[in-house]
This record gives sequence, structure tokens and C-alpha cells, in this order.
Amino acid sequence: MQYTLDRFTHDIRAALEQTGRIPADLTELSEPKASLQADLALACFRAAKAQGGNPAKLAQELAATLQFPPDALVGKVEASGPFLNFTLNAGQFGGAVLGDVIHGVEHYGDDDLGASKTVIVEYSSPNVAKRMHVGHIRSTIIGQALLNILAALGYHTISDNHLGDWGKQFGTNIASMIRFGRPEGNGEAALAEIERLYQRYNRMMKGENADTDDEADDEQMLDDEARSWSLKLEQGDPTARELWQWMCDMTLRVNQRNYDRLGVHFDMAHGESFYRDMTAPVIEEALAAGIAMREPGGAVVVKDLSDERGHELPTFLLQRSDGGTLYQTRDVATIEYREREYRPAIVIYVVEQRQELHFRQAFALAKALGHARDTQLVHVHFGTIFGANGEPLSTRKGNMVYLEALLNDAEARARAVVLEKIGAGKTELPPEEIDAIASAVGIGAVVYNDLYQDVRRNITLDWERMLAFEGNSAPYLQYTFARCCSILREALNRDTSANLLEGLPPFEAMLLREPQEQAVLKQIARLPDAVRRAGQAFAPYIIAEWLYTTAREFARFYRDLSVLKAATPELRAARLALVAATAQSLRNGLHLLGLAAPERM
RNA sequence: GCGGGCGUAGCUCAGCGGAUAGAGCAGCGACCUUCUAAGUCGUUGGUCGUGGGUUCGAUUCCCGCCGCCCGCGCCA
Repeated sequence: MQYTLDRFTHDIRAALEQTGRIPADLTELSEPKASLQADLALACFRAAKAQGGNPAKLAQELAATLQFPPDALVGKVEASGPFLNFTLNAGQFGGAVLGDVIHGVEHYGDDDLGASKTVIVEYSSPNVAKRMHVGHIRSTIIGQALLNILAALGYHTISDNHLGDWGKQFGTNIASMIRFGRPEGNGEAALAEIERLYQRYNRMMKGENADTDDEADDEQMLDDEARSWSLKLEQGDPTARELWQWMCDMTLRVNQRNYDRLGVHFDMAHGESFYRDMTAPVIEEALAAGIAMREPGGAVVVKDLSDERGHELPTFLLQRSDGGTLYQTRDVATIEYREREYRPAIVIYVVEQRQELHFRQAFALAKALGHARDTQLVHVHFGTIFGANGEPLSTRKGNMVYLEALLNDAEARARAVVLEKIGAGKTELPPEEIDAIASAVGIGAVVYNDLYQDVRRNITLDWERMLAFEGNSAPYLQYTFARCCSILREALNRDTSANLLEGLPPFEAMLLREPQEQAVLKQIARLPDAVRRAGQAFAPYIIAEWLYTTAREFARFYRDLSVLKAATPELRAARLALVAATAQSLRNGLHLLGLAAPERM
């Protein structure tokens, strides 16, 4: 898809190539720093060197040679030392950008580079029989944002919640409920109780509870019991299956409330259990290929496997000596299943950094077995969240932060701020909208906290920052959008609209010549590129950065230039169109990150 | 030991081959009878972990070292 800035770049490169002075591979343009008054630049060093000339001289000659018609997108062409600077033709630029937005509306910024290829994003993936905590929120939020971005780029997206609903821990869960009884109730509290029973059993198994006259025998017995329930579950024992199903159903119901609040939606939730009957073929396949070996004890191991970079990977297991399968086995089975079923071009795993090795092994094994040849397997790994004092969060230490409580807290804080603003006469809001606004703002702050920076970084939990409503934060972005809407309401006498540019009076974009107006236009024009870069780098923060810069530029425009009281009706109409285009673009960007865009705040 | 991630302002982070290294927060000082001050402006603050190398040019690429986090067979 070609947007205005694409055309700008294309026109310059074409003109450069036409001069015959620069080979096509040296016409790479770069964006000068904001402090310089140019929109694109060509560094002439390499081209000059190739022909044995002086870069500054070449820049000068090119500046003298290049000609663009008055109605072109390219305006001034100037040499500045060894750089050749190009400036947008302000008169043409505004109309072109606003035209792009009017044409695209809620799809402005989208692209077709995904070309309907299928991409599967696996994210959230909480464990059954446990409450979701801050660790899961990262995967959930990052994954949803990536999914939105990739969908905007034209990919056929499939979101999959790869639930942790299988494995040895359910043996322990079942054993603990057989021993201590099944918890009553149904919600988050019942999940917490299951966790407590699990931990209690686990401690006894490890002999950490010296409250009874436990002997080592008992510990061994408890361990055998858990292991045996795990195997019974794999073999379809009715009691085991019933308890397991009960845990799964309840967990899904509880989690769904969190997903609803976060605006997260899954096309499917195939947990690990879904692949349980597909693991045996994986093991056989690996053995037959000679990549895996069965050890005398019965365990199946993979040795001497290398990753794509040629690094030898540590040995890992596909089957336990007691016959049970492992996470690794199921993940390879998952790769094979997805390939058979969906033929994806890309599969993205939004999973914490700690599992980097696990995925390198799974990917390498799948490739070694000849699978996923045409599939890009990507582990988008994010950093760990630490407590305020820098300590790891853990249930054992009792410093765990649960998702539901976090969202409640964020909403409550946002609500307090909303009421404070109303009380101070800063805003007027219909009472029935207050809850929705508090929710949009509070949850937006939490979501944005996970998206505004490169996801690879670790995060130290800081409530003040996480729920910050100032500076580079979701509420600031939402506030800017609300200000745009406020102007549109005044001028157009209308409230909500899917198309914020609908019903604008005729306007002449040529009139938008002030630097503040041009700066906003330039930012609007950059959205498509931000979306492309975010998708290519699997980096939602690129959208966040675009949003923030756009909001800042709009704030400057807002401060200096009045829309409603513009000097002439023509100028007012043009600025109104600029506001509408800003609002539409901001909303598109907010939606890509999964953030709500309230029209009043 | 091997492998992965990260070291940029007091704190949290952008920038990752080009022209004086940018934001937010915190600090200091301004600006609301004006389209919402959840805002804006000014100001203080940097040997870009460190030592080499490549290059006309390195915070950015390569190599060594140091520091922090994480991972490395029967958990997920």
C-alpha cells in the first residue's frame, strides 16, 4: 500500500536515479533529526566515494540538477554540506495526508503486506487451577497488541490461548483434592483454595511440613501418589478426568472476566491437553529419525541437536522414564498440528524470556524432523516482573500481584481522578459515563505500562508509575483524543461517530501552513510506517511511541492555534479537518494497542 | 563452563552507521475570564559499562573484558 510519505520517498529516489549520478542501491534516504529543517536526506559519502568525488560537491550538484514540478510532494531540495536535504511541499502535503485518512478512516494505517498469509499468535496461556497474576498480564497484553497489529497489516490472524492444562502438576492437584477434599465455591476464591491445597501437598511431599511425624516413607508415598494420578489422568481414569475437567471449566470462567476487561479475544483455546494424543507420534518420529534415543531407564532424550545458528543445544527429554510426556513433547506436537491444520507463515509465541532455551529446542527439533519448513517460528520473549524492592514475585513469599486485584485497583484509582477532575470543575461528564471512563483510563494505564517500552526489558513493579496518568501514559493519549472530540462536538454538533471525518465542511488543506499544523500532519502521515515497523519487529512500543509523539504535537497545535476561533471560516474548516484526522489516527493507534478511546474525560 | 537478555541523564526508557545524543518522571521556575491545565513552556542534569578494531564517520557494526537478570534431562 502506498501512503503519502511512501510517495514522497519514492518520488525522490526515482528522481535521484534519473540523474544517473547515483546507483539505485545508494539512494537509501534517512530521516534527519527533528532539529533540522528537512524531511528526508541523502548522505552523499558513499556515492561520492564510489565515483572518486567530494560528497559536498556531489550534494551541491544534485541540488542544482534535481527539478520537481510545483505541484509535486517534494518541495525544496538543498545541499547542506555532504547531505542533500529534501523538504515536503507543505501545500501539497496536507491535502494528501488528510486524503489518506479520509479514504482509510478506521483502516487508516493498515497495510496489505501480510497478503492474507496466516499468522498464529499464542499468548496469555495461563495455568489451569491457578489465578492469573502480573506475569500473565504481560503475555496477554503484548499478544493481543501484536495480533491487532498483524491483522492491520493484512495477515489472517489466529489467536490461541495455549492453556497450561496438562502435565504432572495436575497429578499433584488431584492428589491434594482426594486427600483434603474439593474446595467449595466457584470464583477466584475457589481457585485460590486449589492453589493452597496444591502448595500444602507440595510442601508435605518435600518434607517441609514437620508438623506431623512425617517419615521419609510418607514423602515418597505422597510423591508416588501424585505421579500415579498424573499418569491416570493421561490414561483417562474417570475420577481424575472429572476433577481435572472441573478445574479447567472453573478456571476458564474466572479468566474470562479478566479477558473481557482487557478487551482480549481468542479464536481458540487449545490447551496442552488438546495435543495429548499427538505426542506419541512425535516420540516415534524422533526415534525413527535417530534424533532421539531411548535410554536404558526408558526415558527418551534428544542429544547433539543444533539450532539454526549452529549452536549445540543442551540435551533434553521427550519422554519421562515413567512413560509420561513433557511440555517439550507437546510443544513439538503443537507445531506439527498447526502446520497440518493452518499452514501458517508465522507462528508467534508470546512467552517470558526464561523459556528462550525451551523454544529454541522445540523449534530446532521440529525443523530437524522436517516440519515447519515454510513457517517462521518466533519466540517474542518478554522480561520478568519484579516486586517493588527488586525481589522476584512468588506465591510462596506472598508478594504475588494478581491480575484481578490489579485491574480493580487501577479502576478505583482512575475513578478517584475522574471524580477529582469533576469536582475541580475541569470537566463535565454525564454520571452514567463515569464508570466506563474510569475503566478505560485505569485499565488503559495498566495495559500501556506493558507496551510503552521494548518488551525484552525486565520490569520492576512501581505502582506510581504503572498507574501514572501523566506524561507518557495511556490517559495522556486518551485525554488528547478527548480534546479532539470536544472540538468536533462543538463545531459539528454531534457526539459519537465511527468515522470522525464524517460531516466536515468543505476545506482547503493548503491553508494549513503553520509549523504546528505541519508537525501534526507529519505525525499523522507517519502512522502507516509505525504500524509496518511494529509488525515487522513484533514491537508494539513503536505504536506507543507514535501515539505519544502525535499527542505531543497536537498539544502544541492546540495551545497555539485556535480551531473554533480561527481567523477565517476557511481556516477554521481546514483546522477542523486536521483535528478530525488527528482524532481518527489516534483512535486507530489506541485500538491497535487494545486501548479504549473515550470521547470525554 | 556454555547459552540468552540487558547495561544511554538521579529514576524509567527511545535512538542502533551519519549532521549539536532525545523523551517522561523526579527537582527548580513560569502559564488556566481563552476549543478540557490528565496540558504547555523554560531550566538543571550525559566520559552513551569498559578496552581494542573496522569506517570518511561508531551510542549504533565486530572482538575481548566487567556488571546485572535468566536458562542449561525426567516441572511448566
